[in-house]
Amino acid sequence: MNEQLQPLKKQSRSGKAGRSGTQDDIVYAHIFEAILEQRLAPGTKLSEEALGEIFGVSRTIIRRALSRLAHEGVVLLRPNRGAVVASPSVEEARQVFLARRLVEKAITELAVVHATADDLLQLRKMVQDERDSFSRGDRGAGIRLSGEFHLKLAEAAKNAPLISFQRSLVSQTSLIIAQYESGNRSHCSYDEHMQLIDAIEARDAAQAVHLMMHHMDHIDSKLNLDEESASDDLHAVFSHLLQTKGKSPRPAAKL
Amino acid sequence: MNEQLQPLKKQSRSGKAGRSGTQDDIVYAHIFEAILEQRLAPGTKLSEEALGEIFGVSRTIIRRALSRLAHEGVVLLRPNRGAVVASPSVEEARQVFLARRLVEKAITELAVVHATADDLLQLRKMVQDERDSFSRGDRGAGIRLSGEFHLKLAEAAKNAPLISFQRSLVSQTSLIIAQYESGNRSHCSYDEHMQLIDAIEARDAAQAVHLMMHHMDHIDSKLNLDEESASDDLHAVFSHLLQTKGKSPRPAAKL
DNA sequence: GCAAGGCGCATTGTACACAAGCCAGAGTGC
DNA sequence: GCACTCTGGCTTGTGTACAATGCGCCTTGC
Repeated sequence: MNEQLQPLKKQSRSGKAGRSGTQDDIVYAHIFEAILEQRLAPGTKLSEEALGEIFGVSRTIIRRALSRLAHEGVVLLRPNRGAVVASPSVEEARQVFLARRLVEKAITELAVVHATADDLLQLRKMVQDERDSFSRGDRGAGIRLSGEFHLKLAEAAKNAPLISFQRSLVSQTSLIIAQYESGNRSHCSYDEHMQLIDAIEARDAAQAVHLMMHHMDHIDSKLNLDEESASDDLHAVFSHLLQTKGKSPRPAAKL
Repeated sequence: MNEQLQPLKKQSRSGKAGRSGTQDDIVYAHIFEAILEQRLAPGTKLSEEALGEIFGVSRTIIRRALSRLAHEGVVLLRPNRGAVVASPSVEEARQVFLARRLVEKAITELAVVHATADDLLQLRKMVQDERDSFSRGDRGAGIRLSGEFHLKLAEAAKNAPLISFQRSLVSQTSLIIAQYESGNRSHCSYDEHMQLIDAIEARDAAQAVHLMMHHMDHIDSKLNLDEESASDDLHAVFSHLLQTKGKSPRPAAKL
């Protein structure tokens, strides 16, 4: 109960996923990271008071951070009933991926035109970081950095509305990956990211888009969206019991 | 100072642009509408306390509404310095329009596949309303309804992320139109909207997309994005003075 | 007369106290 | 024994007080 973070002033400046300095940015970043790293499972209730104690700030700050997370779709805000970590359904996941395809295609085309040398340099650096995370076996950081790569790519496209949309899509994608990714953890391969940068640097739009679409295919295929791992639709979960009554319930179904 | 609205409980349910019932929705809708109808000019300061008095609510509610408006890009939130009505630059306007083209294309293609009979019915009804507003000469309502048409179209496309992005884009577009539209006020012609619905109903994707792109061209061409009507770049504003010094300043330049 | 510095006011940022709304559990009636 | 109701506690929603920050005006020196 009494475990509380440090005074929390500018603790995460340039640390972890933190933005600049204000308190809600810090809270936002920490919660977001916890969700990505699955320390907060989908469906988990996010009590305002509890979070306030943990971070050593008042509910006002927490509330703003939650509102922001809700805007990006990684948290569900239910009026009068508090916030929970979003648990996107298969249908929602499909919609996010469809939207991402559209946006990534546009971003790639724009990046080929507008990316500066500095953009490309930063992109390469991010892929390095990503590779390092995976070799360290830090899955959460890997997912996050992979997302930040795509976000940085959007920035290279130099279109503010697309950047903000991409931010939301990447957040949701990360959550979906964390929730649905099947066993093999070799996702979002940094090789593909590197090739993509090469194509952009060569200003080869067709090739870049081709690579990006291929990349999206890979991400898609790594998820098992066909069979939901855990559903809140009781009928769906127990559908196998409805016909052959005799079957015994699964012994260790992790709900 | 003392002019205040009615108790404001559920006053705008089904009225004007109001959503369901909560207070911040009402405040949000009213401010948004005021911006669209240019009763609030770009750059106007939106004081929390003043708005609170006007709407008869505390700053808490106002703050949420402003935050939401800021998320949609029609209000600019400057830390420690309050909120102002956004005044998109020409460059920002171009970016919004570019993004909209991309999204409208995708939405149209999806709507051709997914629009239900009921969707089409509602769309037709909205075009009717739009036409009525214009014949009444209600410019603000016209812009708003025209935007709502495009938003409804996004809903017909059945993709949640795209809907939310479209909402933001439409809001910003409306603001841009209000700010930049040149004299002739025959914008966003409902004829084009009607034809678009026909093409969608006929499930003719190519034709629908063609019409939509044409529609976007029309909107673009009605704006004079080349010469900014009012700029905050002093060098740009007074560039004509920099060469021929003798010129006298304009007598009644409204800054 | 003009520029720089300091002070006071106004406005936003944060925390907290109170009100309102859900949810769970105990109790009761059928 | 089951279901329904009522109540108590807990969580969120809202208003408000206080702190901090930024801005404009005034003074003062040159």
